[in-house]
Amino acid sequence: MMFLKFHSLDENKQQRILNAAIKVYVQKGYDLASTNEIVKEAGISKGLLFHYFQNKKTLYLYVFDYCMGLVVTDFYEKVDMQEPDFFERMRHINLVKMELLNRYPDLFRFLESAYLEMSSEIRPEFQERLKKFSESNTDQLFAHLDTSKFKNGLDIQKAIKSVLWTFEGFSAEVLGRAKAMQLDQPDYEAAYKEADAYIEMFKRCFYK
Amino acid sequence: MMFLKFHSLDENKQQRILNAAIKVYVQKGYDLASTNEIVKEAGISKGLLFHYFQNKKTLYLYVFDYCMGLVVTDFYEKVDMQEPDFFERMRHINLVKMELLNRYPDLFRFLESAYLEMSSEIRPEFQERLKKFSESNTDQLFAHLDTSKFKNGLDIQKAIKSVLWTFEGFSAEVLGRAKAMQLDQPDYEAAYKEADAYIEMFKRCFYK
Amino acid sequence: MMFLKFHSLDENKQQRILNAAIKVYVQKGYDLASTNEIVKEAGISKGLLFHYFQNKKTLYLYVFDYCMGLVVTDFYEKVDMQEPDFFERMRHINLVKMELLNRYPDLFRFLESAYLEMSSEIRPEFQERLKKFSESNTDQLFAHLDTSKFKNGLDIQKAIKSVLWTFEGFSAEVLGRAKAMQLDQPDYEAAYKEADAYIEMFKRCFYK
Amino acid sequence: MMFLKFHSLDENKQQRILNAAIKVYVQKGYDLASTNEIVKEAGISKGLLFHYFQNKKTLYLYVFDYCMGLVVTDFYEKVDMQEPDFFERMRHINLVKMELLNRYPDLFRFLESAYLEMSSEIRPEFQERLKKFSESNTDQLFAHLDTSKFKNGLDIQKAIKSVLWTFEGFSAEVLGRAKAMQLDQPDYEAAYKEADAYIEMFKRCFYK
DNA sequence: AATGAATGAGGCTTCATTCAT
DNA sequence: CATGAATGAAGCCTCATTCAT
Repeated sequence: MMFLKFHSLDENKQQRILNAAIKVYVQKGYDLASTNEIVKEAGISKGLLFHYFQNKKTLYLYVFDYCMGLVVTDFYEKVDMQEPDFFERMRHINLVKMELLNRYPDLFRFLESAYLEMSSEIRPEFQERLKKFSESNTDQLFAHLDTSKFKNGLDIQKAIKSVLWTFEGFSAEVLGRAKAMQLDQPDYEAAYKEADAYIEMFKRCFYK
Repeated sequence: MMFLKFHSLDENKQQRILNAAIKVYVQKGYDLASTNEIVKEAGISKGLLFHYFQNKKTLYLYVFDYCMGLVVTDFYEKVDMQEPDFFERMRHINLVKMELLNRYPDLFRFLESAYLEMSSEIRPEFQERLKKFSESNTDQLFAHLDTSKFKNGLDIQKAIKSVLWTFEGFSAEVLGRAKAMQLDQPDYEAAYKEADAYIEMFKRCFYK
Repeated sequence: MMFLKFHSLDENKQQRILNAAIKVYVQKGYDLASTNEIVKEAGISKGLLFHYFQNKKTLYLYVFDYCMGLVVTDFYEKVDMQEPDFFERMRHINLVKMELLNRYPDLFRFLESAYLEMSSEIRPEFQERLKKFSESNTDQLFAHLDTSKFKNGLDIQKAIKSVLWTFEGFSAEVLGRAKAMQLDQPDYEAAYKEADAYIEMFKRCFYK
Repeated sequence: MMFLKFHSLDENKQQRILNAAIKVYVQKGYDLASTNEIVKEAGISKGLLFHYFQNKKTLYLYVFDYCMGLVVTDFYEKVDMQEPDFFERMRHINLVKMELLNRYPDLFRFLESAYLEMSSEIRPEFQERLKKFSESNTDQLFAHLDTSKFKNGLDIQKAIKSVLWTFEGFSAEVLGRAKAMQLDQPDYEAAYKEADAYIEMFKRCFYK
């Protein structure tokens, strides 16, 4: 479609451009990320960037799709969708997440920052992509569960949401603590253990 | 201190300026919010804005403090800090929140957007304010609870955090649904009832 | 004429305004001196300044005339115009200068800075004043000299000019040295002695 | 280093930009010289100026170095440093100066105005350059002189300084007279002759 | 007389984007 | 393909000056 030109480019240079864009977007956010800085970081000329990408927005969205693609592919490959027990699956998802965070720290950082991106220039087009993704996400990720173990009369949708939101909050807390301690990355090992404690708690409380 | 000039201004005009700033900041986020747009919206000259506020950052922080001040004052006035039962207190907090959301929809929207503000220009000074606030917030809001009703052996800190994160997530969901349905405001009545269902669930599961 | 309003003002306040203006003009130079800073320093309102002085330029020129007036009056009062010997008169002038520098350090600093003022807004009107003054200055200051002691055939105008320029250069050197050593004021005592050495040299060389 | 971009530019356009900057800086001084005026004069866009020069200050300093470079190179190439007689060397220096003034009238005007530049934004970085230059200047220019011809017991440092200050003053006088007569340039021929008369006077008085 | 709110032009600088080479 | 010179709108902010009170 639109990015044929870019894809037919020397793979090495493709990477340089993508990494440069990721780095700068993560550091500055969409608005303050200047194409100047990106091309300098990538070691290419100003003109070339706009030869491959119509404009700044297109580049951002492309980078987003690229990161999402990589991460999601890996993610779904690794998550065991056969596991019928919700908490076991949750535990597994946490594990895979940690692995991916370790493996693609930059991509994740970018996706994370993209998720918080406020720029009104990017938001509309962006929200769409996120919604489409997160729908399939939650639905697929937690389909075909064995709900029989939950306490009788419990609203299982609500219970699951609580757990998911708890882990969202917990992730933010972990990242926040790491930032507060000036660490480049959180201690994922420890985080995983703490996450497990939450799982055990929920299991004890939500299951019969 | 510094804002005497502004405070001694015609109350009507103060409001016009604050509302204009809130509106533009919410719409665009800090970086993209242009002072040009703010003054146009407020119907004042460029110079006047900087007569009252040293610079864009100062204005933002002032608006934040203003909103926070109003909301927080009202909030703590209304929350019953004597209630020893965690879930009753939570329920009460939810109620008060809904009332405030109804009363100050714009201020809340601003505070919410401020909470997500990534701009590196604003973050440092901002984080400080947030930390100071959120410390007193969570600490005071949930001090002197009767923890004896929780299941034995439960990590009460974790339990409370789960509940808080759940309501954070739930709030976001409610706002998101409203936005998706193009409503100007969520149906707070309904939301309050749904929140209550979450509380009942947690009560049943976390209490003895 | 124009400054009647100002002159009929409480003497104390007049001084406050003048001193404030002098201070700020010396610190910043004409262009960067902001009327804001001046009124703050003087403790008066913005409007009042422009009530008394049409505009910034008028104020500057008024301050200049004020300083020049004070200094010049004192200067001519003290210089002994009867002394017929050029070098004795020169020596005396140096002495009086030092006294005045000690007495009116701020006024002098202002006059000095005014002399170097480049601002194209001020220059034209200013140059005029300077020329008018320096003509009468040099002429009057060195009228009625006993020129018979100079070496025969010497161009006395040139000789005198050399001496004057030498002392101009020497003054600049003294000020420069003081600034380089971070002193607030030069050591006028020492400077006077060194100036005397120059006089002796010239006397020996230019006189018969 | 930093100005490669500018140097690799069409020589013609380089000149247009430099001349425009020189012209405006001379006319207005640093602070009042507006980049707007410079680009209009140079016939380029606002953006381009900042494409080549980080900011206004950098441009000024570049222009200064450019002028200084040109003038100084030419100057030292032409001054005969072998001449052991102080006054002969002085005479030669005057001659070379006049030639340069004729050849680079604008550059000189700029350097002269730069020397008086008071702007606190420019001064610090600037003083450094001047000191470095003037040290080598006076020292080198008057090294290896035959001092045996001076009158016995004369403080030769003082004598030389007098002569230098005299010529500083004389230069200012010449420029001032030209400006007063609305000439674009002084009559250098006449000035050179008058300078010679000063030299003869000093020679007669300071030498044995 | 005195205040200080209000103005708006103008200052420097950044930046996405285009285009001739 | 690739470059980087060139553009000009837009951003934040300052400042002398005016004017209603």
